[in-house]
Amino acid sequence: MASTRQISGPCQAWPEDSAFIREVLDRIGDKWTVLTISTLSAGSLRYSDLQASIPGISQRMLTQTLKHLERDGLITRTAYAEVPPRVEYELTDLGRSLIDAVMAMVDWAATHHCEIASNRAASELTGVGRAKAAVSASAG
Amino acid sequence: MASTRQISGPCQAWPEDSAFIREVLDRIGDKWTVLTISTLSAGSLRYSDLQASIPGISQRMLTQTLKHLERDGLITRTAYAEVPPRVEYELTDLGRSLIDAVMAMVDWAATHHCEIASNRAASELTGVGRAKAAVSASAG
DNA sequence: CGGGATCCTTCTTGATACTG
DNA sequence: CAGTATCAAGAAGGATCCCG
Repeated sequence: MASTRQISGPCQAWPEDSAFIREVLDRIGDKWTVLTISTLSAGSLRYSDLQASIPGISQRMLTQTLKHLERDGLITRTAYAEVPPRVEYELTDLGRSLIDAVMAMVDWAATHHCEIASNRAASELTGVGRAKAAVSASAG
Repeated sequence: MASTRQISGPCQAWPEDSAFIREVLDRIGDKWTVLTISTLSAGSLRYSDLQASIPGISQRMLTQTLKHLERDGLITRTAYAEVPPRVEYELTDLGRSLIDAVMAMVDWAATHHCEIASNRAASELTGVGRAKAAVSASAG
């Protein structure tokens, strides 16, 4: 089962390989998509459960993220027309397949975030990659 | 030498697991970081080579991305004080280790971008994940 | 050639208020 | 409970000018 879609169309080749990298990055690179997916990896959740599980997200962003994910077929939305309205969100097979790739990234972050942190701290001292920090405050 | 750094500090546990996910996403989630890294995966390149290899990037963004990557220790910058100024950028071991994780994502994108595209197209017809109004023309 | 500084426009995001 | 609609602030990105 799962992705029984047969790739029979002309959709396998890309003119520019950088094109679909940007494509996927635009999808999962926004602030809340990855967190939403990883939160839903445990199982289906309701709107309010998601909002509680992702501290700091606003209902606007949650709704938007959910819609985008649903539109792309990464999650399903099930609304129960009960007296207390209830809507449940769940990952599709496609969505679950993304977890794998995301976890590789998460794993990398878990392994190397210390190095990055210390590298950045060292750069502050040597002034290596300093963009324009400590310059002033009248930039904008 | 490489990454002979021994993880001996207290930097392995995180208060919130969502914290460092956002951390790494903020790092590689911006528009050009991943493309820059993947471009540099072939070997060291000069500033102008990078700009040519990443169509659409401005010198502002290239410089900024390069600085951030250097600051985090993912790339190295080598300036040659020659008559025609030349600067070469190269991935560090840390940077190369990221390629692996990135490739998992790229691989996922390559495998499923067709599904996503058709799912999105189908949603347009049924009006599933429609954000706001029939924008139709400016959806992407 | 490489890049710093600045201006300006667009996109993103969060807060708020209202609806079903 | 589960959204929708609108507004304002801020960040991101691009274009341009200038310098070493």
